[in-house]
Amino acid sequence: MVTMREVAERANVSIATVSFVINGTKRVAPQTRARIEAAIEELDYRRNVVARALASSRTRILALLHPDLEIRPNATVIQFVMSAAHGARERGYDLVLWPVNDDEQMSHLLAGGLVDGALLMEVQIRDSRVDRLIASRVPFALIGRTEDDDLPFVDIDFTATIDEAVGHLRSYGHQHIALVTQRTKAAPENEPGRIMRAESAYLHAMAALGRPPVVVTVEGTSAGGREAARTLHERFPGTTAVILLNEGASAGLVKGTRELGLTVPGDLSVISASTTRELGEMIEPSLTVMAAPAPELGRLAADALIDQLEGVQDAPPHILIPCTLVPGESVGSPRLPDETAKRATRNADGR
Amino acid sequence: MVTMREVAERANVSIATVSFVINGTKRVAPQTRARIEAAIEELDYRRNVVARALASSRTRILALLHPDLEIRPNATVIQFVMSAAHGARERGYDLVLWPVNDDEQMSHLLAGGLVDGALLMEVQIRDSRVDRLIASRVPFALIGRTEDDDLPFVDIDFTATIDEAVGHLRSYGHQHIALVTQRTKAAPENEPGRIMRAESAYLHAMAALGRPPVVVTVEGTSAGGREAARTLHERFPGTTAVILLNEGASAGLVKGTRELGLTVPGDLSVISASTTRELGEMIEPSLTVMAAPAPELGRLAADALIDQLEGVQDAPPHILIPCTLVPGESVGSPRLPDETAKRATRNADGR
DNA sequence: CTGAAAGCGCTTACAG
DNA sequence: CTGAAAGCGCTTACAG
Repeated sequence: MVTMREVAERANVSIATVSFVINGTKRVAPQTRARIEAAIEELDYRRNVVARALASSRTRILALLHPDLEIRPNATVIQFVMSAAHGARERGYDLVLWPVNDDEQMSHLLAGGLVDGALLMEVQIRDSRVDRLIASRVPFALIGRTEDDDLPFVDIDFTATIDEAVGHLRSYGHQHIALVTQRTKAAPENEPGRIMRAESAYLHAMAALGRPPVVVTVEGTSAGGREAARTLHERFPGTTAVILLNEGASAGLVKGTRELGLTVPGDLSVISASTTRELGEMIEPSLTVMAAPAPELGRLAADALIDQLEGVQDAPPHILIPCTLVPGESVGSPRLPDETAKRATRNADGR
Repeated sequence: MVTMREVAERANVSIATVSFVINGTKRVAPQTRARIEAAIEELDYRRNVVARALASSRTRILALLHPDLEIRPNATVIQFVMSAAHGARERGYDLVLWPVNDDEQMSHLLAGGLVDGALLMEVQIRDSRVDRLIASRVPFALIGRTEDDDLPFVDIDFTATIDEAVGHLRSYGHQHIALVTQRTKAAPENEPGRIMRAESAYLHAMAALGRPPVVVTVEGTSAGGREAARTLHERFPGTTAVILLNEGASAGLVKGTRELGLTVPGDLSVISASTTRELGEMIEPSLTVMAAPAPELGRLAADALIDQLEGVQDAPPHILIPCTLVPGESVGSPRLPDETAKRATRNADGR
């Protein structure tokens, strides 16, 4: 391995001068600089990242902390991870993936001095990991928000997203709109913030509409989606449209609805919020989705953290971006009441 | 930040002895050890990972090198990434995600001394990144294989997987089985090895069956899947079953087939090989899949690399695991020829 | 504009 | 069983 000392010897300068050239930290005479650059070139020298980190007490490594994704990876999350990694690299940082589930383990990792900053995913309304992060004094940015809106975060604007979804359905004439959310194993106050925020936006919208809200909570799986379809059909038969905040249950909801002998969007219009365009295309009929701004948010999260590390920033960043409506074939006008009745009669006739 | 020196002072020993206790590298008298452990506890000391790395010239960081996944993440890949990260952590290593596309950039990263070893994904039959890796002298393991089977690798056993898929279809009576693969922008010799290997296994199987092979190559998207459906219908109308080696096109193939007025599995049986169970459940009808052993392989890849780093191993690991058949509803018996004819007549009648 | 030297916080032969 | 000391390869005041 070529060291800075060897470069210095070949260029007849001190290692300090070599360091100044490499980092651009000090003015160096043109001829000297040229000699050094030549030596670097000839020896194919690369600076040792670890030594630099120790000497400068900055590692240029960022940690991406996330709960265990091994079981049910979802497309939105991976888009986020990848774009954050890209964003970091472009600014000269590397992103380490740290799957941590318990706080204890997290504190150990942060205390090791390996990372300059951390990005936290799947933030809960009350999140003990955030307390650990603050205690560790490692700079961080959240993907999502806790109760405390003052911490640096980037997040999906769920209020605007749900409002747009409701507006889209209303423009087709829907009044009876249900919300399907995702069940988590966490206590209510430890739920991901997105569920709470989306639900409250939905409740507001229904209040404005003067209709009773219908919220169904199921697992984020195909089976969960089917369960939601049955629940809606049996317990809330007047429902004409559904907004999903449950990526994993989207396909199951459509399948389940059709298994009940109903059609999408004939009997039930469906919008899946905070997911990917690709998911919409995979399903039959193509799902109308609100595409999550995961690629943008990943980059912005990396930028927000790095700005903080480099002191480029004044106030803690609070970035909100809504999802984008991508129309598919799963939204249509609701049946008129008499039409529904006629259809029911036909069904009763055995056809 | 608490340093080892402070621990040593508090315990009245040298920093060397503290180091021995922390790393278990040398025998230390019980009382001395107890004093040191107490001091560590009281001061809440954590060893500085960067200093350790510089002194020991080992960073315990592993790089996961992958091409740009930002655009089209797929479920199998993310399962792999996550399980590799977990496997590494359990053995005291951290996995860094490095999205690199050009070789030049990769060489720079490897030369920095930040990583002890590398895992390379999406390996091509001839892969210049592998040459770079060898030149950099950084230990590595491949996910996939090049032409050269002697390098350390873990991979899906595509031969066994395709054989099992063909066998499954034959047990239903299928003889006219097509293969749908994925188009890449790479030159043929730079294609991912999986395509070549799956294709050759398929060709062997068809030769054994005494049937002409039909291979259709499309993009790994919904649109690609539709294109495959049309191509099969127009150019190879005798086809009764398809094996997909194209995760992203699976849903589109089924949708496209139904748009042509055909049914799955009535007119066409479908198996999607090397994907996830979840994908199968999302589609209607549920797809019969060959589930990729991504979680196992991720762990095994991490283990193989770490064994190498720690000298635990004799020969370079060559690990092959086949996919697992997960029956869905997309495979059935082919229509008998006369049945097909009758149906065609019915269709011609306008019904 | 350039250099000598201290220091980052550890590990690891080497001595005793 | 324990310690003094060199060294890992850089960065960074401090002098000149």
